[in-house]
Amino acid sequence: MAEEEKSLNFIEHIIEDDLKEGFDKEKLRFRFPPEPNGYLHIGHASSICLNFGLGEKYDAPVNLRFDDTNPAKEEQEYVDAIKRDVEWLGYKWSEVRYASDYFQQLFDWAVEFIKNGKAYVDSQTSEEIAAQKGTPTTPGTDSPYRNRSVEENLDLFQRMKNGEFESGTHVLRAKIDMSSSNMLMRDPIMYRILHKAHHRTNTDWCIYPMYDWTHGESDYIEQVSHSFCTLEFAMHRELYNWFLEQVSNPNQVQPKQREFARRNLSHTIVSKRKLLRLVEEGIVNGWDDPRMPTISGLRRRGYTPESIKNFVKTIGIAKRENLIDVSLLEFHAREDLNKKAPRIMAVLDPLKVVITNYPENTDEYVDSENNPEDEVLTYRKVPFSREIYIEKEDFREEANRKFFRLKLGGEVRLKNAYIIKAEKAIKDEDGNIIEVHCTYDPLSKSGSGTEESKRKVKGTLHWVSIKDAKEVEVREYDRLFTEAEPDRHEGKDFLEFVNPDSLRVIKGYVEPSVEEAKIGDHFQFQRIGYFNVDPDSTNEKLVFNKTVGLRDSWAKIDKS
RNA sequence: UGGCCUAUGGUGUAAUUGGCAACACAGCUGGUUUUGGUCCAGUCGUUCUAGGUUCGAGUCCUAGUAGGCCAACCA
Repeated sequence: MAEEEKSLNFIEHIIEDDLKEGFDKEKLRFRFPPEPNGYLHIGHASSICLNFGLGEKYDAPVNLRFDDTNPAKEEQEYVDAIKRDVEWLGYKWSEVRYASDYFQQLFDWAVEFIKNGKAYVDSQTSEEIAAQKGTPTTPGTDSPYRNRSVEENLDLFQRMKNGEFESGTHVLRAKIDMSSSNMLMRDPIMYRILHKAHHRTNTDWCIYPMYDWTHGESDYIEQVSHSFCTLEFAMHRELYNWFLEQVSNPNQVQPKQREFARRNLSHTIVSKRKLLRLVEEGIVNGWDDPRMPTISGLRRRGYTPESIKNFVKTIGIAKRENLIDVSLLEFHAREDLNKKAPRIMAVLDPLKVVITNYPENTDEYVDSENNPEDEVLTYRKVPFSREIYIEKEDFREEANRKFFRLKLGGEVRLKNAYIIKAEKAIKDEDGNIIEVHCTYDPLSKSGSGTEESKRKVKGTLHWVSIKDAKEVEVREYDRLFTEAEPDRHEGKDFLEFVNPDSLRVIKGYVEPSVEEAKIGDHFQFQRIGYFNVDPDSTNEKLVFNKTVGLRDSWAKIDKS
């Protein structure tokens, strides 16, 4: 297999440079570090593909590490969902780790900090500490507790751990520099008291380490060589390195943090906090609602792992601001599904057609290709009959030459079946067309080899035999937000831009072969789009999600 | 009145590290087609600005400009 990819992203350049400078390839090690406080979304897919992709490229281990230092927000449900999503994308982690695995080690190191005068217990309120922190343009001031004795600090810290104090009464702070231009270096908090059960350590601890104190040390413990995170952590790097210097042994790998820009997708949001609001406020039906940009939502919508991975590969990784149009994601869904999804016929907005010269009671089946993209074509039998449904929009009483579909006096081919001619439109008392009478050419049957079957007619329509069709529920989705960047309108809440018409539930009529469909199966409804079977389906009624429509160049012509 | 980061077609990302600006998507023109799908061909650029170094600058230097991030006992 010849791989042509030669251009590297800036992260790969960093690794290549390190290798060139003598870093041992065998020591390359990565990690994907989600906080289990929500479901993974399309933005995380970039990080997952980056880290696990690097693991595959360099044959290096990649840990799945849960950053579980805040029991107030984290839950086992999220741990399970995250594992499921990473596996579904097709990646294998070396080990599952938890930051909470390191609580004891972190505590022991913190005690060393105190003994070395690198940390102290501050007994002020969070407001007081915030006030002393200064601002980005003015330096902070020292806490009155900054110079407590080692003995007092040790005693206090131990009693914090023992649960002798109320939440919020004391914190352990690193003693660094209150006048640093980097606010994070102004004596950052290492521990806070939180009397809250943790999803893994239960009530073993009532002090919990903060992110900055935990993350880099976890990387170090796991001997992660390259630790990638998003741009907003760039300022944390100085602190990451400072903490590392205090504990690290020079013979060990010194993890290197580097930052990349988060990917922003148009017409949606990629923020767990905001996604949680959509779920909690009932705007969507859960984290896996097919309108959600979560991995589980996309899966339910009908996206394949390959389509997501190809999308991520295409958008790449860099450091600049970006807004990726959601249509690119849709392109990758079509690209993958075009190869994989079997074609079937379904009518979603039915108009009855009666073929007046077709015999009343016959059982005729026509051969239909399952997928014209397959190298070896396979076929199935589809029942044809005197009364069929076509799409309402495929018939007009009158139309110009650009309209390739059925019009009075005009001919079209019924896909895989016969050429028909529209003779008469039947209307109700309000003038709505409720039925079209046609005649067919019995010699024009597809594949029969006759002269008539080879005739070229401009339009080809999909159809279903009314007596054989299966009624199904079809859920059509539109973008969840009406604005490209719903969370970037100053002074406005992103929920103001929720698209009220993002879900449309309709009835559809599908050829009988769908009876064998299983949950998750993908199909192309010919001339319409890609659909998959939703888990809400029952034995009585199948439910389909519209993943994405086919490209529709007619829609553009018709509009002009 | 600070610090850190970024700037390449409509969008996203490249450019063998100083050597003809490329790829994908979108758009537009055509062609093929029993899916107005797929596929194929063509088309679409003052590399943020101004100076400078150089035979040669997207790449290096200087000065601007624009945008993002930084003051949670969140991650």
